Formats: sequence, structure tokens, C-alpha cells
Amino acid sequence: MVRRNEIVDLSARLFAANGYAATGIREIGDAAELARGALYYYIDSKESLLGEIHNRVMDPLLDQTRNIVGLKASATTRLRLISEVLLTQIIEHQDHVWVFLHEYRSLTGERRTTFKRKRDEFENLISDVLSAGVESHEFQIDDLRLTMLAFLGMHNYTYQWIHGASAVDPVKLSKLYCDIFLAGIAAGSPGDGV
Amino acid sequence: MVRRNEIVDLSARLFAANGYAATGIREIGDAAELARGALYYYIDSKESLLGEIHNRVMDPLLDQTRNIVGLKASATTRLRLISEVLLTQIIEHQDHVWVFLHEYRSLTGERRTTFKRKRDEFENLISDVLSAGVESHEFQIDDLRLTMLAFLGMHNYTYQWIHGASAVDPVKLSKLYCDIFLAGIAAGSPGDGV
DNA sequence: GTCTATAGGGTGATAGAC
DNA sequence: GTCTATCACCCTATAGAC
Repeated sequence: MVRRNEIVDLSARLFAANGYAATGIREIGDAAELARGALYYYIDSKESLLGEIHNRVMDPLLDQTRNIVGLKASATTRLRLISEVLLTQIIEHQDHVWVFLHEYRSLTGERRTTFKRKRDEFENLISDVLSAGVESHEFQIDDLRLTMLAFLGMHNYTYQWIHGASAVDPVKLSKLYCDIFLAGIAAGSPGDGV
Repeated sequence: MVRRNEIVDLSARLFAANGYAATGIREIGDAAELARGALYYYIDSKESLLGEIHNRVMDPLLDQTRNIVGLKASATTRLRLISEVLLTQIIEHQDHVWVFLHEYRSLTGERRTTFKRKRDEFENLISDVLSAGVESHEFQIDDLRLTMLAFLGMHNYTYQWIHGASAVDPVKLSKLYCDIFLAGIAAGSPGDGV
């Protein structure tokens, strides 16, 4: 079972480096120092590896985010915490995150619907915090969904340029993103049409 | 030559829908109603199609952006114009943009270096406008590169969710993004450490 | 310009020996 | 648990007939 996890991690590295479709089961076997027959003792299929990589990032991210949203704190504070948690995952698990943000369309059937459900829940949690901030007059937001996507885009796109970049501190980057975003949606800011 | 362009466009659609590596030359032939032999009368290789898709988006984008940066206008205005031009490309040429933002790592050799050079130039043009805004005291920016990437990420990530979404107006979306971003980097905003 | 046939080499997955 | 051999199929690209 430990061996299986090693194989999932090394697959994430290969998929992130060369793409899911372009990576052969033979390369995974080579990296694991296992012939193909032996490899299939540990895995069910190539796609099952893809599914496990997704879960390995998405499940802890959802857990942490649910906890943060449930906190008795201002919307501003909770949004900053979500930002830190998300960026920490993106930066510290670059390979897994690359795969889950880049290759999710290669999932099929039940694995695909499960993953879509989790992503939707994550987006809804962010929208909930933005909504709460409007209620409490912390934020002024015209279009909730597009604003949520602007927040998510600024964060998620990080996976594209962080690869191979020299060390970036997730807390510092989170502060930079949130300082921009929170000033941009602050009640009384120039964007509110007053 | 017209036929060739049709094949490039239909390839963009297939690559965006199913991924570059997962799309076979046979599927492209089927979509063009051409046997594989005849298809190769029009194209040099599968990768040449990928290269042409990239150029079809990147070249006009760079042209327009160079022109905007050269305008005698405030940094704020020029940044809003770049945002509109970029989002118009992303929304009106969804398939081509998907391919160029998602599959550029499948380019090899000279095609790859050429494309990287163009992307770098585009990023530098944005950084130039941000710099100009700092000079003119329109903007307050700590880390120029990370701030440029925050801007780019918010915009580029749009390609991920725009696919299949109902019609979105690029001008409206640009205003939403820029209202947030410009308030976030405005001189005298909460993020500047005053 | 378009076709069929084929080269030369991959693919994911399984069977069965050890 | 690990191996080799193999199945059935797919791939990009080219040759040469029409």
C-alpha cells in the first residue's frame, strides 16, 4: 500500500512533465523499476492513477476550506485563509496540482462526475464567503459568479508559471493576491458605481 | 490555401475538445472528409497544425498589444485596452486559445522557442505598462513580476470556464476584472503598506 | 488532389510461468 | 510479487497507383 502511493506520486511527476495522454504505462513502470506486468499488480488502470492524483489534492483542500468557511470570522479573514490554503497546495504539491488543473478532462465516467462535484463544492464555498461579505457590507459585488471566477483564476493560474520557478512563499503570494482582490471588491471602492 | 486554413481551424476544435495528444490524425482527416494520404497533401505534420493554431492567436494579439502600449495615454487606460483585446481573443476564438494556453508544451524545437519568445514579449509589454503606471504615480506595486502574473492569471484562466458557458461579453468581463485589479493596485490603496 | 496499402513503432492491459 | 510473452489495436507518416 505504501508502494502504491509511491507509484501515484511518481505518476504525478511524469504526467505533469509530459502530459497524461503522452505518458506511457511503460514509462511509469520504468520509473517505478517494475515491468508492466508487475505494475498492474499495484494499479487497476492508467486512469485510476489519474483519479487518485486528483483525490490526493482535492480532498484535503475541500476539508480545510469547509473548516475555514465554518469559522466565526469576517468574510475578509476567511477569504484570506482560503487563499493561503489554496496557494499552499498549488506551491507545495506542484505536480499533483498541475495534473488536477490540467488533465481533469481525461477522467471519464464516475471518476469524472465525482471530481466535478468536488470542484463545484469548492467554488460554491468561495461564493458563500463572498456572499457573506456582501451581507456584512464588507464587499460590494455586482456579479457574484464572475467575481468568484476572477478570484479563482488569479490563484489557479499560478500552477502555470510556478513550475520550475524559484521558491515562492505561499503566504507572501497570498497576501499579494488578496491585497489586490480585496481592495478591488471593498465596499466604497471605485468599482461599485457610486 | 483556403482549405488548409479550414483544416487548421477544425483541428483547433478537435484539440480543444479532446486534447492534442489524444486526437489522432485520422480524426482530423474524418472531420475534413479526407483520407489520411490526402490530408498530408495539405499539412506537413500534426505538430505543424499545432504551431499554426498558436500563431493564429498570438500574432494578432501581439500586434494589437504593441500598438496599445505605444499610445499616448495613461497606464490605466492602456491596461484596460490590453484587457479588452486579450479577453476578446479568449472569448471569440475559444478553441484556438484553449489550444495555445493548454497545449503549448507539445511544441518542440524551433516552434517551441519561437512561441516562448512571443509569450515573453507579451508579458513584458504588460509589465512595461505597469511600470509606467508606477512612474506616473497611478499605481503602487511591490513586486512587478508577480503583479503582472496576477493580472494575466485572472484573464487567462477565463479560457477554462468560458468553454460551453453561455455568451459572455468581453467588454463587460474586462470592466469587471479591471475594476478589481486597478482598485487593487491604485496608489494610496490599502495594499501599499501606508 | 485523392486514394489505398503499408511501414515501423507505439499503446493499455492480460495470461501464465516462476 | 515479479517476470516475459502476447493480444488486439492505435499511431504518424510515406509510397505509389489513379
